[in-house]
Amino acid sequence: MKIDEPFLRAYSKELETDLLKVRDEVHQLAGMDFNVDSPKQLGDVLYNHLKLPFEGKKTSTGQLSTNEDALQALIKHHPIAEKILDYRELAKLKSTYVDALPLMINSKTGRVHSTFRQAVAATGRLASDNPNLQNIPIRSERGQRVRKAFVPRNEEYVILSADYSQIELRLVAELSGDENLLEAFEKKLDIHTATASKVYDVAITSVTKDMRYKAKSVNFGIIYGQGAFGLAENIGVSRGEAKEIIENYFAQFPKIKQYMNDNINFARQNGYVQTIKGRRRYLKDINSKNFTVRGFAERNAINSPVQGSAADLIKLAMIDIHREFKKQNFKSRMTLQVHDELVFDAHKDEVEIIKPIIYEKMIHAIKTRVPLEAEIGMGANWLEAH
DNA sequence: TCTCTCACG
DNA sequence: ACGTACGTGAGAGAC
Repeated sequence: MKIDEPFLRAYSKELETDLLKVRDEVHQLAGMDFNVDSPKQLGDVLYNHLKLPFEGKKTSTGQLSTNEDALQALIKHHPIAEKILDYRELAKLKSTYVDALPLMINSKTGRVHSTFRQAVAATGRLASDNPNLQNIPIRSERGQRVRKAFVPRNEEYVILSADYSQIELRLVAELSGDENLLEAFEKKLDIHTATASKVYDVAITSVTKDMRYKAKSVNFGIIYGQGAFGLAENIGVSRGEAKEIIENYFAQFPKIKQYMNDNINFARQNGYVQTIKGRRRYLKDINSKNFTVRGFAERNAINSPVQGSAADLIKLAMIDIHREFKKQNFKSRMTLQVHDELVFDAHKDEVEIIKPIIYEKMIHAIKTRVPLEAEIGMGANWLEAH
């Protein structure tokens, strides 16, 4: 990937100024100087020096956590919490991306060359390292400015990005065969609204924002094998309400429940689960007598076939796209894969030719009953291509 | 080298 | 009473 180095160097200076200012404000509010980058020192300042109430969870080693959840809980008690969150965002962006990426530009090619590792992730996903280009910021406004630094090779090219829509949930529909979920995708409904309509037993048009928000969380949680405790935590409702939501969900989508149980039972019998293309993940703890250990294995039994099948799908699409690009001798290149997204350094003259090729190869990589969908965008950088 | 935290899907 | 949503990689601090 070509990186706009001057752009990042300028951004770094800006972040440096902001960082010094925010660090100073944190010290002022604490009434003492300390290393804000040290979770240990920070915990000491917050919970011993300032005596703020600790509501977070302790870390695995018993240290008082200062992570985002813990700091969020402190906002109502002390203005220092927001400042620290601000500091953390700036520090992360600067050290991990804005300062690090320019150092990794290859002097011969003028680009960064990530490695895509094929035999690391237990589910069959790819992993990217040195640098990791699968975790470039996008969610926050300051983070989006990092994405802008990912640019085409020259003026004759644009960045083209193609991503699958709701790929994991579509694969849950495919693998479970659940009629209600399949129907929602066949009708091209907004999937979270459709889920809310079923769970709350109201018309699609009567689904409120709150209902959709909660249904969205359930849809994500399902893929991970989440329980009532996790859902309650996530959407801020009682465990009773969360339990009810989940029960309604499974009543409406009975084959999803069945599919999840089938996977757990298959794992207990065979010691592994598998994806749509037969990739296995062995789960040695599936019959453990330890509740916690077994619970982890059971959630893996639910999640791995879904996450891994999505990985199978996009890999096959990548092979098909690469073959076609070779065959037609395109100048355009496939440069990144981010789990459900493919990024291209696309020649402007080829854009309209390769768009339908990419789309067709992506949605037809595997024959499925559920319709697959992909969205394609382009622009002068990776942010604009979304 | 481990721990904690946090960036992404 | 326990712990509680999956998969990664990387930077800074602590040891």
